[in-house]
Amino acid sequence: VIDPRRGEPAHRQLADALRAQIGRGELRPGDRLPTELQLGQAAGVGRSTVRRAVAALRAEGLITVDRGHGTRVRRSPPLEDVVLPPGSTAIARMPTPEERVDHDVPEGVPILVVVGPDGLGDVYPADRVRITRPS
Amino acid sequence: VIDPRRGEPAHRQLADALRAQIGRGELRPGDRLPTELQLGQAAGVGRSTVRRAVAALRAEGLITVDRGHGTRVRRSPPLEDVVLPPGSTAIARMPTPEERVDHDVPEGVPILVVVGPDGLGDVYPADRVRITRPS
DNA sequence: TATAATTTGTGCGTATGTATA
DNA sequence: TTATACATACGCACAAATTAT
Repeated sequence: VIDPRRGEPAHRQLADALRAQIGRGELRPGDRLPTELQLGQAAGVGRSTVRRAVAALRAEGLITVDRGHGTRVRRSPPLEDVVLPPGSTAIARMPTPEERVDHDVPEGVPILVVVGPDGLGDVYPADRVRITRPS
Repeated sequence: VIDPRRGEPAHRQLADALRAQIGRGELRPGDRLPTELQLGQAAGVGRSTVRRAVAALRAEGLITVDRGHGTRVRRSPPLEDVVLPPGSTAIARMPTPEERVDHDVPEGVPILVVVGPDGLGDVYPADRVRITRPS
């Protein structure tokens, strides 16, 4: 499954394989993924390598990870629309730990910061919100 | 410097300390950070712990990391403004490896995906672009 | 209620590869 | 060529949260 001399790192090859399974629907929303140990044994890699692959998919918003429970394919909820007011700007970045707890952002998920003309900013988790401009 | 029994994980305490140094101006844009080995020895933690802290700051856009060279405080370039067209939406997430190479996105940096009314999307690295709506 | 099993989170140490100077 | 510094990968141990017994 994983080819060590493929040029691509093992954790990316594993992430690609899992991403493809989700994309093809072999793993459907709500399905549980194998445990990190099982994934590692099946792919012939260590657990730290598995964890990097899992972290990538989590950051892309494809899966959710719950400590003590497991990993599941994210049920994609409809994103909430946040209108970008005239004269405002929006930037995206990873949150600080404080911002993560303040706005209930899952680990590895970016935030959207909407800054108004007055310089004040609102923070939104990027996995639940999209920025819109009405036509 | 790092208190193991503080509740907070060591890698987050280290990230907080570095973030504070940058925020206070003790580390200024363009300055090089100590090597991962030096940071670890100074803080009394292993290199894998240091790397997690460094990865967090990189994801927040505070530093740049160059393999074989070192780590520096990011010189904040003026963000390029991308106008959000009427009827368009913008979402943020982490890129897939393919998107990273296609759009030259540094490791750990989110992307902004602007989707027009026709459903076609443009991808921008979140560390170089901000979304704007003219007033 | 208490205990154990499961599963992810944190942290260490070590080795090796790769890009840069 | 050599040295430096980050990247990848492994294995191990223990902690913490959840679920099952």
